[in-house]
Amino acid sequence: MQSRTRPTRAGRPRSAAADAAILAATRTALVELGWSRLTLGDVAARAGVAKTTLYRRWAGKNELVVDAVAELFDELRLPDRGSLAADIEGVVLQFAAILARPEARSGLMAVVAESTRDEALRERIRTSIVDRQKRLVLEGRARAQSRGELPPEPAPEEADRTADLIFDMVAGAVVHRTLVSAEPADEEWVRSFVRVLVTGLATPGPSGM
Amino acid sequence: MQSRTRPTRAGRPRSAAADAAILAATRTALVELGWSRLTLGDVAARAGVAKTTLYRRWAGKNELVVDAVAELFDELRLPDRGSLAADIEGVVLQFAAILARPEARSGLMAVVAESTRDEALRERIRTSIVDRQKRLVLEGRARAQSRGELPPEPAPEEADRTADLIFDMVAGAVVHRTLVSAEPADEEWVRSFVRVLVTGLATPGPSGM
Amino acid sequence: MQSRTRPTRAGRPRSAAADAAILAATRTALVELGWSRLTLGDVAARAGVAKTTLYRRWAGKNELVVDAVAELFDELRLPDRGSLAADIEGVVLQFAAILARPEARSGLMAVVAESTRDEALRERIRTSIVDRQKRLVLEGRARAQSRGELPPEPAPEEADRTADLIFDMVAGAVVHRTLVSAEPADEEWVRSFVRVLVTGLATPGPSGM
Amino acid sequence: MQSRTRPTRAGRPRSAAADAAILAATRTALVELGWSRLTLGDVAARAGVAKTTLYRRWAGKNELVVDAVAELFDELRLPDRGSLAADIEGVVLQFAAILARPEARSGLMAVVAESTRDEALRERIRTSIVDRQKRLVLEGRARAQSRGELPPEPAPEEADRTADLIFDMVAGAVVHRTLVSAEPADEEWVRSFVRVLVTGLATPGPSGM
DNA sequence: CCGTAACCGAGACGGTACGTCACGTCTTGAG
DNA sequence: CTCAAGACGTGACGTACCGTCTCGGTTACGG
Repeated sequence: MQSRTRPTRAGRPRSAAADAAILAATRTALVELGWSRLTLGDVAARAGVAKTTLYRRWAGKNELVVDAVAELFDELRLPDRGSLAADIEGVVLQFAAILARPEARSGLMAVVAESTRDEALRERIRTSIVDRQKRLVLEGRARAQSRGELPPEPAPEEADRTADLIFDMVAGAVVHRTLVSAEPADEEWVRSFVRVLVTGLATPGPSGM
Repeated sequence: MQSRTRPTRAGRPRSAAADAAILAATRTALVELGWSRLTLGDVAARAGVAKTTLYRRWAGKNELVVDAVAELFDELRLPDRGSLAADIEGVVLQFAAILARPEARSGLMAVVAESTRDEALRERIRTSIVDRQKRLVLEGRARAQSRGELPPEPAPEEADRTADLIFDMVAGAVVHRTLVSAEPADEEWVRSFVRVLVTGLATPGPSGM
Repeated sequence: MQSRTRPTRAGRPRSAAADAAILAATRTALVELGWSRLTLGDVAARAGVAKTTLYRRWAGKNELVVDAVAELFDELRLPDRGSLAADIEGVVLQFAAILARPEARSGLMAVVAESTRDEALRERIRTSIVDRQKRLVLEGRARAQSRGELPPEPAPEEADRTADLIFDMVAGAVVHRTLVSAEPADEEWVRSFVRVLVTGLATPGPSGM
Repeated sequence: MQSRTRPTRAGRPRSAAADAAILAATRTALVELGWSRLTLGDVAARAGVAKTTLYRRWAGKNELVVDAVAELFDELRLPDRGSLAADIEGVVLQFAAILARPEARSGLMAVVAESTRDEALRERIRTSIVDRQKRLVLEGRARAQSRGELPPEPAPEEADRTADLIFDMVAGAVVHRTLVSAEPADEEWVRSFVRVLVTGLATPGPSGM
């Protein structure tokens, strides 16, 4: 007996190896060519696959690159370094390291740019990248609360809003520093950033404003 | 007497009106088509200009769109609302309003994406957009210092680093909220953002973490 | 006892119904789409058959269409109308009627065109179509000789050459009129044609040259 | 002042050399590949021309091949050999020689096949090939009449119909012999054919039926 | 009456060519 | 020397069929 959702569809099944080969080829091509010079024909050739096979699985360049890039962010982990500030520093450094890789730099902003005119793509980015990494904020907050560094949540919905805010502040700052200002998010910068994030602009510190 | 760089070159002079028409047509086309569907042939047609005229002035789509988008951010002003937090809120709301316009959304991220592989483009973005708006951070800090909300700078180079950090944090958060998370940066969100920015995560507040 | 070439092969025998369905579907598709838009995938779908089934039986589009078209010409009969001229008129009108059907028009010239570069296909056309219809010339000549309208053959090989010549003249004229000049081979035309064929150009007649 | 029909159209004019190169490349490709394997991309490459240039001038393969093949038939001439039969023999041998060339064999039947479903193509064939060669029939008839071999025309419209008939009979027989029966239209065959055409089936002769 | 070999449908596969689009350059005639 | 117009070579697009293959499953002989 077969599952209702996959009732042993007739015909030759899709090659599982092809998917992996295509996504890997996409990342390699992003490194070598960047977004705008990347062509699906070239990706197919690199993956040893026909162009039609690629189009059977993805609607176009945008969708393919979202999937290829999303995998890069799944390796992010929240280390336990003993304090909220140190934990954030740890994860931000990992994030910065990923954004230093050319396949992420080229691909990420491009699909975000495309998503401004494509609701389905926006949703795909949200599902595959954004929402998936929000776990890091939730984890970090829970850990800080258990340490007594942060108060418990006043209300569930408020907690969600705040988590989203923190995510936008952390991810936004790193992305902007790395891709728009085009300066490295190195250890020194990360330390300064986390100090401001945790204690605020108005709090005097070693390098406070 | 003529400048050495433009010694009254012989032949018909370039039309001054053409430049303005082309940039305006570029923004209109960005609104209607977005970055990826915008073509230089179409821009030329909208501007009532030949393609050759356009290529005589800009090297390509990237450069043209940087110029067309950069003008949008020149209207940003830092209002004097009586406190650091209120001043930031004011300018962030203006920034969010610009990022809500389709010509900015489509164009900005796209040229940033392209700039990851093009040093000259990166420099052009920095010059035309990033550095030009950092004035807002410097202005706001000076005003807050004169009010006594912030301490004076310890050292000039440190001051520069901090200004850059604040710029990345503010611009990054708004851009990420607007374009990546794809949620509106409305008054409520801006208020929450500025509270965290000014007082820090760890400081309890009406909706602190 | 079984033939050596088909020794009751083991396994499931081929479906006899499939062949008929495929040939019928081919003719239907020729009517609707013409030669160049006809695809084997479409024929298979119309016949309710898998593409592999079709390829098991025919090497390709050319062979399939030759078989589908050849059947159309098997309905030709030589009527006995009392004179050589009248007999020819009768069979030519039948031939013209077949060439007026779209499945014949589209298919016949196309396979002839293909056959100019494919010896096997040329042979298949000769066997399935050309040689099979030459019987009409032989029958007509024999009947005319028995009536005394034509002299008996001087020599067998000469007789063959002449039969071939007549076949090319009759079939060629009707095909050219119908498909190249693209004018109907109606009764009036057929009457004029047969008069010239039987009596020659130089013989004066009601509408002689 | 410019002609009304070609008022010195603005912009770069079309290359006259390209047309000739494309038609020549088409014939070469027909010889090497035949109709079905001929691709417009290949023709463009052979002609040293971009595919788009080709599509700017012809709607597709059919139109291109009609033009390429039509030129082949323009070299036909009606020799004056002293009698109607000899004149016809002369021109038929030339026609047979052209149909022996692979570029004519492959191309001619294919476009006729396509024309069965395309009125515009049918018209193009008629204009470029059929009507253009009917001149040979008119010329031959006039010459035979001036020699007294044929009577003068009874009526103009009747004369047209007869000329069409003769054209279909001559061209049809040669085409059918050459391409369908796939036998050479050599001198012996041509002599037999012209005898039957001029004197008719029923007239006894050295190899009459 | 059971195994097995060839059949069947479905559909994914690597290819090839399609006809279109935009690119950035070049070639006109006019100003 | 610039301008509008538009043809040019180039290269990628996304689609359509090709003919092959791989599945799970069926059918009828022959042991």
